Amino acid sequence: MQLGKRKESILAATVDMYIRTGEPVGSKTIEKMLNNTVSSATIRNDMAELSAMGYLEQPHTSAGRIPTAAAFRLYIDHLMNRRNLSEKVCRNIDGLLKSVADDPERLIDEASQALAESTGFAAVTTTPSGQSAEVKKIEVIPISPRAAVLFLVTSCGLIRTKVCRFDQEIGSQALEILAKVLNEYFCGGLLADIGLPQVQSMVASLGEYGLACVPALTAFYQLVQETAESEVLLKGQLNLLKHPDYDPVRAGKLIDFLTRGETLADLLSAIPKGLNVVFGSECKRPELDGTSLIVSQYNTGGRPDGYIGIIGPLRMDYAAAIPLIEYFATSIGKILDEMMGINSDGSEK
Amino acid sequence: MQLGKRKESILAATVDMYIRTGEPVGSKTIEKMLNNTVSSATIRNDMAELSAMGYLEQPHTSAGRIPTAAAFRLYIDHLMNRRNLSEKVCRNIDGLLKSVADDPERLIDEASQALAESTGFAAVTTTPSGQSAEVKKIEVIPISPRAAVLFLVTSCGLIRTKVCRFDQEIGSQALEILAKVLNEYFCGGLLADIGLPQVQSMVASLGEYGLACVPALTAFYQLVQETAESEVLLKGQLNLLKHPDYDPVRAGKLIDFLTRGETLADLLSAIPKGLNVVFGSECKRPELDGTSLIVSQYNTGGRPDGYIGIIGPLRMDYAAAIPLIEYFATSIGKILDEMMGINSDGSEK
DNA sequence: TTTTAGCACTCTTTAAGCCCGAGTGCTAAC
DNA sequence: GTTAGCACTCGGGCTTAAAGAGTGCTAAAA
Repeated sequence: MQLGKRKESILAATVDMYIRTGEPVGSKTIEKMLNNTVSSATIRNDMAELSAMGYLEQPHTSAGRIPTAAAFRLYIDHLMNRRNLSEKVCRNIDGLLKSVADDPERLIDEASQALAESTGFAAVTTTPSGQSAEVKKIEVIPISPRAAVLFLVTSCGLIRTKVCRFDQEIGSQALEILAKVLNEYFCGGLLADIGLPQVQSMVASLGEYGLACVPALTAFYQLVQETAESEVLLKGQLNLLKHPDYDPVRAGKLIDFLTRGETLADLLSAIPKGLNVVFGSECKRPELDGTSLIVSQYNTGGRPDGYIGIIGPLRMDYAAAIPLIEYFATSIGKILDEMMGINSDGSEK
Repeated sequence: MQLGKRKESILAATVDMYIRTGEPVGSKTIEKMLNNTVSSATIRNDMAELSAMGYLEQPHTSAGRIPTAAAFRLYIDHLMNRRNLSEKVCRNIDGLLKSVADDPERLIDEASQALAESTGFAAVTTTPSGQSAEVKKIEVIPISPRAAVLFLVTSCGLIRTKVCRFDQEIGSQALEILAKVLNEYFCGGLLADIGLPQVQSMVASLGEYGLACVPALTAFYQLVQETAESEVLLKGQLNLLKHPDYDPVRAGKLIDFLTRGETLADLLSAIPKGLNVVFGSECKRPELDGTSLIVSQYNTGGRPDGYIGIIGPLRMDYAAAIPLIEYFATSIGKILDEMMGINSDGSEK
């Protein structure tokens, strides 16, 4: 569907202005934006056609026009001028991310926070999925006669611990054997490959200590599950409240919806690789109507892993936000890869 | 300052009703609440006097009356009827807390969440201060030729880890010695007693490994600091938005204020032991005007430790909330004590 | 055929005016 | 000291009027 040069500039100008002000845009405003190269009457005619084509709509007869979701889509895909990040911004981001480059979870956390702050919207991220990570090291550390801590490190640098209590006193010898056997069986293997049957089979391998170690094996299995689960992180929800596009009630409903992590996770999992803009109106969720999700996957080891993006009203500054998110996504990917490199062979870069 | 029986019941009824509806209360309403034992005219006279005494105020001439902060103070201290917790509620709380009784941080986290949910306000808590905790166990676990994880367990069951990177490859022997020496020096001692000088002096004690271990010692010191710091936790901020007493702008400002953890920590630190109700108007913070803080310290080992409480508008159901918070505080104290007991000698209860 | 100027028309927003009701304070009687 | 009665006050809600912004259409110009 071709629009013609002039209609395109009119549509682009309309979207630009609407993004800036949030109010219906009239023909006179556009006339000024195009430096009076065409008269408002011509623009009115074109706008009428754009309305008929489904790109613009009027809240009421005597108001200006508002871009539809279709207009935003076209704007994002073809019409807008991406504003590339300034040197300074890039350096700030690099500095921030480098400073937390030893803990994958903190990395994501800080990136999320920074994204929320710099865009003024809510940021959504997921931690690297443990699925593709390998078990790097398991330790069992006694902390009292009847309790021990299980300790797990993955190839991507994730460190997790879990307390495990025993029914009766357990000797340090049993725990040593347990650690040894667990490492022998699972080290170097994928986290995702550790299932209940594998763990259960350990009881036999532990010989005389098998029965006493059952609580530890249960805890180990739970720990693996917890570690493999990728977590959804939401930051800056409160920013949404400050936005004039959301009245408090809608913002509240939206935040409620986002806070239920599973639903958000579902939403993300349906998103293809690379950078995507998803409009709420395209999902079936009524709470998401009028909101938009700009999200990109970050890669680790050349494969798509987690997500990072922002959630806000349809009317966001896409031209600035999209390059920003892309930069975050590639930076995170790079840093995670470096971390994995360091962790696996100790060589820097 | 004596009020007399009747004025007291009138004031109590006014506060009760205002808490329930949030609207100015008129003399006829009070008449009904007192079962027509006195006429509305008499009540009007008394209310006029209560206004003169500073307990009630009128938004405008032709409206009912609203209790002042002084009235709330009197209500909380003398007038209200505490509503004790039902058996069922107690059991629910006990069940919830027991289920997370192996991790002090999760315990506080869950308690906070539950308190926020059941009151419908924001809950504020602080984790047990590591200050009074002892070092229970230190481990150093190599995870790559150039990196290791420091692992710290305290007497109150807190488990913390920190990654430490070395400039050059470090042998497992050096790490073993490091762990041994750290344990010898610090195990059983108070976390609060570990200062920079103590850690620095370790370089000498490590002999030939001293220099290589400097990054680990730095990380250890940081880890101790992080562990000793008691953290402020805020849950259910969004509940405040839903409350009709807060317009969105004020709620936003309040939440912003609360989210800056330090200021909240300052506020808490000025609170005496036991249960307290602090009115925002009593602090100098303009953001807190019209809000109230019900908070109690919980004890561990017989001494006041952290805080748990709720933040909401002046108009809260104190009669229900106060017993609830007290119950949470004593339960948390008990469970933390038990945890410390289990962790130190392995005996249950 | 396309663009532009002009104008009547539509529809929201804002302000002003008005009435209604809730609640008070006062007075006089009990 | 308590109560009934009544005039008075003041905010909330409703209606009406005016102002303003923007459109769509028509007819003329390019």
